[in-house]
Amino acid sequence: MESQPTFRALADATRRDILVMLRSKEMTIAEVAENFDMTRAAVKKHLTVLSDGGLITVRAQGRERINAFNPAGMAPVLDWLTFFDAFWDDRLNDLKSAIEKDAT
Amino acid sequence: MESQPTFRALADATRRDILVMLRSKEMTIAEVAENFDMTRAAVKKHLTVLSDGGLITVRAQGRERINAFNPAGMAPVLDWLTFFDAFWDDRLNDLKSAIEKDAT
DNA sequence: TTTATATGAAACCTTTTGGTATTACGTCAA
DNA sequence: TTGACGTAATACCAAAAGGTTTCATATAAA
Repeated sequence: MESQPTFRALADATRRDILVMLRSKEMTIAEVAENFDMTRAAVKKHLTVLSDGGLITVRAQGRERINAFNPAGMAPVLDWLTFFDAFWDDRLNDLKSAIEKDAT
Repeated sequence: MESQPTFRALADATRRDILVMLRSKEMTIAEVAENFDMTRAAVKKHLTVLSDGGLITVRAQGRERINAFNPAGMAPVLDWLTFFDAFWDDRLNDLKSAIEKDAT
C-alpha cells in the first residue's frame, strides 16, 4: 500500500480541519467551502488531495458531490505508527481511556 | 501546542525513513547520510525539519551532532488522531494485539 | 426552453520545498 | 601548528504546493 498520499494529505492544516468537519457530517463541496476563507476551487483541490489519500470518499448526487470521511483511509498512518512500539506502549492506556470516556 | 511542524515533518518519505532508523540507534548526520543517495547538506535539512517538529533531539558531542528519536514528539499526531473515535474503536484491538505480539 | 446552480478543468501566479554546490568554522589528531 | 574531518550557513535552482480567475459542462428549477 502506498502511504505517501495519505501522509501528504494530512500535512495541511486546512485538510485536517476538513476531515474533522466531515467526521460528523457528509458535505458537498460548497458546504465545505462555506467554512473557509478561500474559493471553492481551492477547497475542491484539497478535497481531491484527501480523496487521493483515501481519507474521504466522493459520490455524485445529481449535480452535487457528497464528500464523506473514510476511516479506513487512516490505516496507512496507523500501520506506520506501529513501528514505534515503545511510544505506543507508553500511550496506549491514555488513548484507550480517552476513547472509552468519549464513548460515554 | 503547535502540531503543524510535526505533521509537516512526517509528510516526507525520507524523513519517515530517518525516524525509523533513529528509532533503534542514535546517529550522527554523516551516519544518517550514508543510508541515502543525497548530500549530507540535504540530509541535514531533513534533520532540521524533524527537529522543528519535535520528533528528534540533537546534542553536540565534540564536532559531531548526535541525532536521537524523541517519542514524545509524536504526541501532537496522536492527540489529533483521537478525534476519530469510531476509527480507533475499530482498530484498537488490532493495534493492541500487534503491540503485545511484538513485545513477546 | 431558459436560467440559475454546483461542479470540473485549465491557465496562471507566488511561495515553499527538496535538492545541490560552495564556503566558512570549530574540533580532533599528528 | 597544521591539516583533516564533521558540521553550519549561504546562495542558488527546479519542481511542487496552495491559491486565484476564467470558462465549460451538467443538472435543477421556473
